[in-house]
Order: sequence, then C-alpha cells, then structure tokens
Amino acid sequence: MPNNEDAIKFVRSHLATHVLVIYAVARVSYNGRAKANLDSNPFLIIIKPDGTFMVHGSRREKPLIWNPPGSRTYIDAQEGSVALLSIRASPAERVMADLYEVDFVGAFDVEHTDNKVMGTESDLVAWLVDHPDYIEKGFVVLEREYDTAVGRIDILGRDANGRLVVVEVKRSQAGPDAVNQLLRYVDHLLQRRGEKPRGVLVSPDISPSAHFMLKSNGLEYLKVSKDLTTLAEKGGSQPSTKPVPDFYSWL
Amino acid sequence: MPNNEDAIKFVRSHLATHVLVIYAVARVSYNGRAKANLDSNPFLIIIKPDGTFMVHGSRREKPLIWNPPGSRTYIDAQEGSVALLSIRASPAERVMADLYEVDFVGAFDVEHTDNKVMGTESDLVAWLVDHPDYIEKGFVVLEREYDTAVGRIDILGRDANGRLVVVEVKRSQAGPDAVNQLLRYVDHLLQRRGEKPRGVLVSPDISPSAHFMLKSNGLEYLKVSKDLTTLAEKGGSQPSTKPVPDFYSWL
DNA sequence: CACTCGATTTCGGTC
DNA sequence: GACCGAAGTCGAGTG
Repeated sequence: MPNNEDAIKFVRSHLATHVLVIYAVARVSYNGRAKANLDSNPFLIIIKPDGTFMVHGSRREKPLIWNPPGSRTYIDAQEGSVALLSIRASPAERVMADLYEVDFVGAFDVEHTDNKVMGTESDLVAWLVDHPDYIEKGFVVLEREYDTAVGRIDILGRDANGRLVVVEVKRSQAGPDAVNQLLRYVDHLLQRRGEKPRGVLVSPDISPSAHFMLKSNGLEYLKVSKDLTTLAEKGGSQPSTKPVPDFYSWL
Repeated sequence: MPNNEDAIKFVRSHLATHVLVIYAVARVSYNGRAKANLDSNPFLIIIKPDGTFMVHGSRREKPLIWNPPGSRTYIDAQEGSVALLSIRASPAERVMADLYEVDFVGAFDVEHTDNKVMGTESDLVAWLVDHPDYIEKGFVVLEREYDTAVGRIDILGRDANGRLVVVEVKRSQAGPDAVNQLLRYVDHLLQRRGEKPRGVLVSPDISPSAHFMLKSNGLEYLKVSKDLTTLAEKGGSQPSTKPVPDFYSWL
C-alpha cells in the first residue's frame, strides 16, 4: 500500500523548484469564474513552480481543469486520501483534487526557457511597412500601430493620389471580426477628419461572409502570399543545464 | 549511461494507448503556420494517445511548442540522440525534438473523461431567455442564437412598445469587440428590415472604452449580477477505472 | 471539410 | 493592476 505521507513530503519539498507530475486516481473540482467537476478517475496532474496547476486527461491539448500561473498549491493528508488544493487569489478560483490513489509522483528540474515565435501578425506588419509598394504602388506609410479611440490601426497611409488608407492586417484567414474592425477604423477617421479613407484588408485568405461584408461596405481586399506570413527572423533561448530528475513511486 | 534503444521501444509500445511523459535534454523546433525554436535544455514532453504533442517548460500553462490532437508521432535512434517527430497533416506542421539525454520516460493509463463546464455564456443566454423580464419588463423573446449574414445574434426580441431589440450577451467584462458585434447586428437589421432596433449589451462588467463606444452609438448597457454568470447546473463524468502506471528511467 | 464564435480563453504589451 | 488585442489561439457547434 502506498505511503501518502511520503508522497506529501515529496511534493512539498519540490513545489517551489520543480515541475511536479502526479499520476493518481482523483476526484477534481473547479470553482471560480465558472465551475467544473471530474468524477474519480486516473488523471495526470502537473504543477509548475510558477503556480500553474493542470489536470490532464488522455485527450486534447488543454487541461480538463486548471489554475493559471500565480496560483498557490497546498497538499495535505486526509481521511483515506490526499487533498491537493490550488488557489488563485484574484479572481478567486480554487481547484480541489482528492487523490484516492497516488501511483506516481515525479519532480523534474525544467529550466525556464522563453521561445520567440516567428511569423506573427506583428512580423507581417513590419514587413509591409518596409515594403509599402507591395500594398500598392506609391503607397506611403504615415503611422504604424496607430492608437485611436476605437482601437489600434495596423497601418495608416496615403495612396498615390494622396487619399488616406486604413490597412488592417491578418496573418491567417480573415473573418467577420476583421472586417468589423476595419469598418470601425474607417468610420472613426471619417468622423474625426471629415475625410473618407479607403479601407484595405490584407491577409492570406478571407472567409466568404467576411468578403461579402467587405464588398458591401466598399472596402478592399489584398491577398498576400502565405509565405509572407511565415517570414523567418531569428530567435533562440538559453544555454543548456544539467537535468536533475527525481521521482517517487510504488509499483 | 542510458539505453536509448530501450526508451525508444518503450515509447513505441505505449504511444497509442498511454499518456507518455518524457523528461529529456532536447533541442526542439516547430515549423508550420509559424516557426519557433528551443535551444538544448531539459524539457518535459507529453504525448497523448490522441496525437497531442506538447513540450512544456517550467512556466505558464501553455506548452512552449506543441502539435494538436490528430498529429502523428515518430521516434527513432539517431547519431548521439533520439529523434522525436510529430507531424500534423493539415495544415502541414512539424515538431522535431532531438533528445540528447533521455532521463525519464513514463507511460500513464489515463482514461478519457469529458467534463461539463457550467457558467458559460450559453448558460447565461438560456437563463435570460427563461427570465425575459430581467432584461426589461415586458420584453418578449423572438429568437435565440439567431443567424444572420453578419453573425449570430444572441437574443432578438421586442420591448413593451413593440420595438425590435438586439441583445448581445457576454459572460465576462465586455470590451470594444462586443460593442462592435452589437453595432454590426443593429446595422444589419436596420438595413434588412428598415426598422432601427435598440441594441442592448448585457454583461457583468464593461471596459471604459467599450462603454464610451456604446453610448456614442446610442446603444444601451445592462449590468447583470456576477452570480448570474456562474449559474449552477449539473455535470459529471465517467466511472472510475484502475490505474496502470508504467515507467522507465535510469538514475 | 469549412465557417463562426466562445473561452475559467491565455498571453504579452502598454499605460 | 486594468485595459487592449493577437494567438501557430483551441475547441465546440453547425451546415
């Protein structure tokens, strides 16, 4: 029979420093912005040193129940089970896990590593600003990431005829929301400057309804090559460190 | 010195049935809709039987690099390392991990469990439809989740005076996007029916800029109690099963 | 399969 | 800490 006391000690001593992996039969509940419950079943529970608490099932990328970074984890013995508690201060949220059978606890020393993702919308905007003729011959950039009362305009410029142009950029297929955003900006500038600007949506693809909305509002569409959306820059992370695994199990 | 061959065999034999947890020093790269790279560092790699592939660091809830459910995983020996490959067919995306030092491999038999989350926007809409007077005395619901060319209207109804009312519901703080959506629907109905409807945004909170946009467009705001956003119904999951943990390590 | 939108969105940036 | 908008968004529902 497993020794819960040892497991509890083990978890406590590694909570702040290691990524903990717990395999246990547990009943889990979440209560906060929403509510959810899991009946007693074997789950994989992962607790990170930053407070992230996750209960994973056998499918999907997202945990079934979780608490975000910054939460605090508590563990204690209970009548016939181990109580695992994760508390987030604000908004108040709590995850409670009753572990009826703890079959594995591992502590893994994982370094903090940031990775830089390349090919984001910001990258595409930057490229377009550097290559204004790609948008249109004679296009001149006035502003980039231009904040207004109704949102941030990706690119504001003038065409060869000197007419104001609002450019909204999407790195993937544009939907109704993107058209909405563009409309918002065009209306705002019309009211603000008394000059009706052109509105151009730039993306590698657009959904049918979004295209319909675009056309019926006199806006324009510029399709960009999919290659442009994965512009490669360079990014990296930190140097290697020695792994220090440690675990506790009875089998 | 660890035996990579055994680790590879172990992974292969559990890929389809277990949640695999691998702790290794690895260099990881992702190439697909975007790109990302991780230098050689100890990471926690989790592979689920549904094809989900995740590389977790010591912080945050989301993996540093991942492939979604439906991806295929391959593992093979390499010169001085173990090559782990995850391929997603469409869109074409691949995650490559070079494991330079495999320190732990665990296979955990996690049952598939669905959990029902309570307190979603859909729950709130349902409650409002059942309690139309909460929106406004004399309010009559005409349609719910009403599809139009510009999107789905949460609730369409008429007020005590017989005037058309569009209701947009948010379960958390409403931002500019919500106002945008509502505006879109109001405009659409005006054009479509030649009748200018009232637009009402319902949420427990609203951001300052969203409220400003709302007012300046003649729309209305109805604040609902936060309690309403966590309406409790009932939900559960499946019965318990026996855990069958299995792992492989050298320490 | 594609489209649409909610999400305990999460996450990063900015004020 | 609040606000704002992107995300390799993910994931569910619908057609």
